[in-house]
Amino acid sequence: MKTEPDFDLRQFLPYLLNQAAEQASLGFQTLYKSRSGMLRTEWRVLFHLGRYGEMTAKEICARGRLHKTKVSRAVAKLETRRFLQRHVSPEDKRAEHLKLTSAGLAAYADLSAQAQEFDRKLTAKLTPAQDQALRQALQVLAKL
Amino acid sequence: MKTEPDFDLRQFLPYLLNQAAEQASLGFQTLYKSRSGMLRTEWRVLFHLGRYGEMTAKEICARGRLHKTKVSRAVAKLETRRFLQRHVSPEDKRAEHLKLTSAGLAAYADLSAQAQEFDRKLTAKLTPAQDQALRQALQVLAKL
DNA sequence: GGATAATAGTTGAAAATGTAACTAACAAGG
DNA sequence: CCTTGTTAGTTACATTTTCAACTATTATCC
Repeated sequence: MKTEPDFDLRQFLPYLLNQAAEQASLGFQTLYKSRSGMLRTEWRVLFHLGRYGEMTAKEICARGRLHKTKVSRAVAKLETRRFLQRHVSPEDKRAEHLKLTSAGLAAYADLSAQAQEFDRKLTAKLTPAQDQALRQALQVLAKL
Repeated sequence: MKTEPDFDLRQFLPYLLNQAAEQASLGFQTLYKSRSGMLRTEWRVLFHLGRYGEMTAKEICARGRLHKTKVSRAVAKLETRRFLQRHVSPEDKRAEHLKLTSAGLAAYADLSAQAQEFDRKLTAKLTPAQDQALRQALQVLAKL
């Protein structure tokens, strides 16, 4: 007596997405964790600053869809490790402009190279058509 | 002076996967959380038992790629809510067969119907071809 | 100008997760 | 049988995450 006999968890999109995302993140996590001792949110912040330049915590939250407490703590850790510096904004003294130090830039250069390599390896598991369709579809789904 | 000027975080596959997965999970989470007060791991366990029938915690771990401590705690919660019952296996007294109660089956019926509806809504954002390619690609990536 | 509301970011406590050590039961080899 | 090793599941502890309250500053609007 099944109400929905044809429901398959393994075809449920949120489930599939999670499995794939977890698998992918895990693989990369071991890489950057061992290389830099950073946590996920930390390298995300690092990546944003490295790639898009100086910005405030709020901007990082918006771009990366991260909660402000997560970002706040990640920034604090990156600061104690001398990967970034804070400058109170002259226009708005509540906000702080965040900027990578040279050590931060070096870490970013290293990790982004690793990331690219990792991405290539992942992509290699897919056909070019699959890869393209995947990225398009993911972008649609991420934007809701 | 960028070492890797063409690295785009938003094209980084693990990042994309995470964004899409989080977005999708969040949407569904609000649904089942408000409807049943369950946590993610709890309804996953519920789904496995509802869909595939009686099994042990170990089997749920293997099928869902969940850590045994997570499953152990989820099972405990589902038990206190009278959604499932445990029966020590006669063949191996360490193992417990887990079985949904009628309340558990009812919750499963409700949530799986919700899940199907949610999946349809998500899928509607994609073209049929995109949807198919996405699912194929995700299955490849999840299996690594 | 001065009250009120909104915003950037921090912090503390509660909930969740991961890690590792643990108990109890089984398995295998002598 | 009895030591050694393995396995199912739980529990304790450390780390992370989330939620709510808080500070300091800016914006609104009467």
